[in-house]
Amino acid sequence: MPELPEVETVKNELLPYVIRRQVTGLNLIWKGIAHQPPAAEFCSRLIGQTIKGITRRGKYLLFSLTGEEVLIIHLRMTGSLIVGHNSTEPPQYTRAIIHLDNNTNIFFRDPRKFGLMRLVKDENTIIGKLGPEPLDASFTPEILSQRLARRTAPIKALLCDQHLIAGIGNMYADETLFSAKINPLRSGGSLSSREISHLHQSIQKILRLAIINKGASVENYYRPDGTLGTAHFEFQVAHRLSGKSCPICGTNIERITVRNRGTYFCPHCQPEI
DNA sequence: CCCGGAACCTGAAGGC
DNA sequence: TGCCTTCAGGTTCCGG
Repeated sequence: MPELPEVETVKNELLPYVIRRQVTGLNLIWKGIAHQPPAAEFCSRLIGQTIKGITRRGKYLLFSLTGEEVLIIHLRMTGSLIVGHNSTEPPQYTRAIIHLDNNTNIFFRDPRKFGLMRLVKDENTIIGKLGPEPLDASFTPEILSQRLARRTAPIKALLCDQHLIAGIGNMYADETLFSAKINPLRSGGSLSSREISHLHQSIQKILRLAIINKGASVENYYRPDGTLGTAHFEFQVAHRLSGKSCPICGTNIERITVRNRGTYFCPHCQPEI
């Protein structure tokens, strides 16, 4: 699942192929992937524009274009952007192909059709309400503390809330809470300042390590060159089946459901209350 | 505003 | 062998 470290990796590794390249064609194999505007208008507005750069905000990729428009791509759960040559056979489940003027194709592969593209004038209509970037210097323990204050929802759900903090999803929320030794069902407002400080440190440590490892390939995530990331080899609890043992204490990892999402934790290292 | 649950979607995996 | 059910989760919507 592409979360912040995976999207960051895609941004970094895709950039050299697309920067200052002109879009010469767009093949919408599955029209629904063009979410806004509709397919025909999407093509006419994108083709001919030159890509000035790529930035990331939360899990969103923002391609700045000449013509003062922004192409926003969200990979959701199973999306990948894979680079190929004009003559390359599209990977299975390719939903769109962006043709560039250097004989390069960008294949938007997405088995489950959750991913989407938008073309907008003002990116803030899409990303304006996102929470802080967890790796920015401005994201401090005090900011995290303010945002968790008086919240009664489970901390696991709050970490996955993009309006509270941007970029964390199911697997990194589990890894972060294990690292901070906090039970996923604790309410946000119940955390002590010491626990919040530890959580803040864990968020940055886990995300930075995953970026160094080029993201986690637990399901359908590929890097732009088609290879896999290695961050999942560092996982302590995420995506472990119930019954596997905690790497710290040996207790069996438990699986519970929080907000309809599979949640893995160690009941000994992350006790209730 | 806050919280929790369902819907969207389709391939993989497990049960019988 | 094959059909059926369940599971996976980022985001959005809806009801309380």
